[in-house]
Amino acid sequence: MDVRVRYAPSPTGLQHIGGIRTALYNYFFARSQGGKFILRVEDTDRERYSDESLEDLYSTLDWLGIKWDEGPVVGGPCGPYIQSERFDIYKQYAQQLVKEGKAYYCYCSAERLEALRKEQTESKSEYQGYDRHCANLTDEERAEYERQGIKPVIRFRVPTEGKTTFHDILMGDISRRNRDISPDPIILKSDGFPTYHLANVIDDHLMGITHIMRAQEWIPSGPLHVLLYQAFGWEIPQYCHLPMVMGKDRQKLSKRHGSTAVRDFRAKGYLPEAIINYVALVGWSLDGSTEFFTREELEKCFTLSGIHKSPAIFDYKKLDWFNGQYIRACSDERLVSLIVPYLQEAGFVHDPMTEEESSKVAALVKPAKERMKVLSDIVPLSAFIFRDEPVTDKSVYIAKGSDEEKTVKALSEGSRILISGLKEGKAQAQIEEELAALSTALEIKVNGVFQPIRVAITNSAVSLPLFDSIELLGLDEAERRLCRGLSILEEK
RNA sequence: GGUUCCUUCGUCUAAUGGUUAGGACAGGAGAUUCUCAGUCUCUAAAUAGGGGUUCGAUUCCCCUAGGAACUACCA
Repeated sequence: MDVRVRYAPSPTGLQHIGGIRTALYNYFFARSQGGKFILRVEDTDRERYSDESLEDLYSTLDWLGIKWDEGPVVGGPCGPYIQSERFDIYKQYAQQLVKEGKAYYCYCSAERLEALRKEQTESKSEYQGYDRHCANLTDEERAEYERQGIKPVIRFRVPTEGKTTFHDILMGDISRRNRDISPDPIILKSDGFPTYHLANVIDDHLMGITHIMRAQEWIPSGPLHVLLYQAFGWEIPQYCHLPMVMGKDRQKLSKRHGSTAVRDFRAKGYLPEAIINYVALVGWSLDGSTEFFTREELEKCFTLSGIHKSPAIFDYKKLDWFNGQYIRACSDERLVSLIVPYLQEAGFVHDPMTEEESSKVAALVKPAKERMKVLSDIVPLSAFIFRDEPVTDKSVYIAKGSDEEKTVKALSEGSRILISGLKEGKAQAQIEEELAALSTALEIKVNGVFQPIRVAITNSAVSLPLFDSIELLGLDEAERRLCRGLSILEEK
């Protein structure tokens, strides 16, 4: 049987790490099995729905390079793939269950349910949930409610006896006594829209889904879904509940742990390949030692058996490390194209760049490459080239082990060696040697000479290497800044 | 509270009856270099606890403890 899996998010928020991990696992599993990956939009909650979320879904998957075989935009034989466009299907199936006595209309008000819930929690009653008030209404009672214009919901009759078991590929058999399943959950809301449980079961069946891979938070509703499949007389798909992604505090990963929206990671300058690589490894491993995977490799080697059972904490630091690795693996050309938007946003270069700017950026990439964890790091790293905010605090110029007097000498003499050396076209190594000799003469460390020079030129104690910086700045500008640095130091 | 699931270094994980319990990130130390990075080397760090089964348990079983998820006209 051909594998058919789906990612079925609800467009009620931005795509986050947890969601995208589920998408990735489904996608990789489908590809590795030569099956189909289907995207379905579960937009049955029209109160929380937003267009922005839907756009974010498409753009995020697109950015990650995840292509769906069937779904919105691309279509497919089981469409439509947006649940709000399948309104009538759900209604029809829900009514079928009512007709067969497997579901019933309920006219209870939100107020009554609220009061019921409150009473149950206050009395610490063991019994939680709906009291099946409308389970056995007579035709007369129903007619009366209808006359009052009350819009009913449809509730699914859950057996009170027996237990329901389903098999999970990872977890094994999971069973629950039927009396512990939420009593008679709503499957069709009063606005005519289905709830998740109904729509999900119907669509998974109609779309021929063979494996349901979703987060472990769905385990508790597994038995209910099985009951629904049985009520319809449908074959139950295979279940594979994925471990949750947690924050540092071991709670479900959420905004308070930092950025979780993929869009935010993208904006900060994380590369899609780093996100894919790291996220794939949160809850899955191939062999415990391979750590670099391209999307294409994962499409081949992903296995269900490599998925871990226990929840995993999302480690931002390790993501940073992966991102740094991928940045360093970028070609200079690609890195330039990735960096330019950040420079433009900072107002450092024009859009489009002038010729001078683009040659500067091309030169910038080399020394900056190994200093970046995220693309946005390029802004502080390159600010000295495009802006000039001199350091006026003298102590910044003075290296450890040196003092003000020696620093003044180092800067004035060092500048002379440097500038004349460069003008004469001396080799970098030669100039370095002369600067080192100066430091020996002054009885300070080599950095005692380099530091004031670098601070004067790059306006920072932490910067790109000196000779790269001068090249980026131009010799004239470098000379100007050196003079100014000296005058700052000599000021009383 | 009830139900269900989970438990190897701080973190992600490997090892499914026999290993000095391996790798990676983070941490520490060192080397390199003009700072910062990067790179390289070294280092510390774990089988939650208690019972079984077995010649032998990280691995199988039970109990305890801890954690998580769910318990909506949200998904």
